[in-house]
Amino acid sequence: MHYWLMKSEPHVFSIDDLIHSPKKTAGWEGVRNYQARNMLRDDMKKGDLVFFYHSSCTPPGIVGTAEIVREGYPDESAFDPRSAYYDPKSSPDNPRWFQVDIKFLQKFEEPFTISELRTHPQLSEMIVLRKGNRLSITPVAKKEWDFILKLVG
DNA sequence: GCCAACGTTGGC
DNA sequence: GCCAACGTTGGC
Repeated sequence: MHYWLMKSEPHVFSIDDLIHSPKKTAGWEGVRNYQARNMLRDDMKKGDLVFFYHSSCTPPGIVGTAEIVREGYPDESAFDPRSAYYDPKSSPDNPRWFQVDIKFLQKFEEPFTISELRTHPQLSEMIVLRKGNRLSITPVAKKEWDFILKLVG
């Protein structure tokens, strides 16, 4: 069992969008970064738990949790010329980009903001807090996961 | 809107 | 394979 943090800009796909998706489940499509792709394809397993993070908004922060319900499979948005995520170098025969499906678990009553995350020494190693971090998917340590959930109550 | 950080691209 | 230029991310 592993833990993850996944960033999304809420105007593109928010935790409320996830809640309103069929079966509260959605494909995490559109990742176009190799490091994140490798995690989607190789490391994220069914049953792994996810912090859903809103970025590029006010305030940025963790807004809830979700669960991996389908492991890595080709991201079909890369095959669609009409998609904003289209990548002609990816094909069904040789897919370059992958996605997982996540299912909504809970929404926090209040976002756990990045500024609050930074106030806790127990969370100072979180990758998402590192200066210059731009990865949209990052692993979370179990003790970080437990600590945050305990604070959320 | 700014800008630091970092990934990608492409000429050589 | 180097590296400058460029594009993107994302907090502030």
